[in-house]
Amino acid sequence: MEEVLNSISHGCELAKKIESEQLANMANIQPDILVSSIDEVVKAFNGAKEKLLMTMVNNNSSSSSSSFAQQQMGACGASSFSIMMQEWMMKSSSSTSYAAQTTMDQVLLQMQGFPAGGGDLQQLRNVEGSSSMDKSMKGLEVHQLSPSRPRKRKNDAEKRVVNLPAQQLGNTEMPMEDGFTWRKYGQKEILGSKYQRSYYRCTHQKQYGCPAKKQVQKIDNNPNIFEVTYVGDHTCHMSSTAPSSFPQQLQLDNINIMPPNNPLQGAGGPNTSSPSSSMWMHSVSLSLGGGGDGSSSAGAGPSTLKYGVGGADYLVADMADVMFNSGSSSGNCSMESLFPTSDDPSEKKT
DNA sequence: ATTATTTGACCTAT
DNA sequence: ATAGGTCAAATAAT
Repeated sequence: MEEVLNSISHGCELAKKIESEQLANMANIQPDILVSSIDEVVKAFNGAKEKLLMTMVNNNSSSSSSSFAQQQMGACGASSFSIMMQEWMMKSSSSTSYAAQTTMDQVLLQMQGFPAGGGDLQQLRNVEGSSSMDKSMKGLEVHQLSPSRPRKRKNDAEKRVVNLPAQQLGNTEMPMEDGFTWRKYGQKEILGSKYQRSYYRCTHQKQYGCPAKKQVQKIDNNPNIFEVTYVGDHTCHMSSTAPSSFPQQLQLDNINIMPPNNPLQGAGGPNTSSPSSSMWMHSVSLSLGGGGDGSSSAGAGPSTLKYGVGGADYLVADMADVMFNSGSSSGNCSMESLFPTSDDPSEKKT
C-alpha cells in the first residue's frame, strides 16, 4: 500500500509540475511537451491503480468498490486519458471556448465511463407516464386550487445518484458543475441530515419543457462531497431551437460506492483498521464549465469557461485530484480523501 | 427590465 | 401526521 501512496504522490507532483511549468504560461503552451508530461502523470497514476486493484482484489473479491474501481479505472485508463487529452487540446486550440468546453466534457465523461455520444439514453428513458402532462398542466398556471394536481409519483422517475466533490475554486458550497444549467427552486431540511437539500430544475424547463431535475445535498460526514441526485433526462438539447452542444447527461444509476461496512452509516465509527475496507471511492463526474447552475458566482449562461485555453481555472493537478476523488482544496493531493485514516479528528461521528 | 434565488406555504405520498 | 417535493411571492442580482 505504501507503494500506491508513493505512486499517487509522484503523480500529484508531476501534475503540479505541469501546472506550474506549463499551464502557468498558457500563451506559450507546447502541446507535445505537455502531452508527454501528461503521459508521465498518467503512468504514475496508472501504476498506483494497478497496485491498488491488486490489493483490493486480494483483500475483498466481492467488494463493490473493487468492481467499480475496475470499471472506472478501465474507462479512464492511462492511454485513453492521454489520447483524449490530446484530442481535447487539438480541438480546443482551434474552436470556440464553448466547443472546447463541450469536448472536454465528453472527454471527462468518457473517462468516467459515461457514454459521450448518446448511446443508451433509451435505456433509462423508461418512465411510462412522461412528465409532459405534468408540464402542460403546470403551464396552465392553475391558480384555483386544483384538487388533482397530476404530480408524478416519486418512484416513477428514474434517479441517478452521483457523488461530486465540491468546487475547488469559486463557490465551494456547490458541487462541481455538470455542464447543464440549473435553476434552483427549493431548499429543505431533511430529517436526519445535517445539511439542507437543494432542488434544481433545468433552466430550459419553461422554454423546452425539459423535465430534468436534480437534488443536491452535502454528505453528513464529508462536507466536501455532495450527493447529487439526477431525476429525469434532459430533452432541451434535442429541441431544434435548443442549445445544441449540451453534454451528454450522466447515465449511471446509483453509482455511489461505499465500503461494505460503511463508516458513513455510523455503526462502527469512522475508524477501520484495514486500509481496503476503510477505503472508499466516490464516483465523480465533472464537466468543465457548463454554466450558471444556480450559483450566483458562476455567472449566467452556459458560456462560462472553467477549463480551456483561455482561462485554466481547473488545472491538471486538479484533474488528477478529482480523478482520485479528492473533495478538498487543490493545494494538496488529499490522501485523506482517498484513504481516510483513523487519526482524522474531523471525521468524528456523534 | 429581466432573470435567478430565497423561503414560507402548500401539496402529495407514505 | 409527517417528510419530502414543489410553488410562487418577495427579494436580489445582473
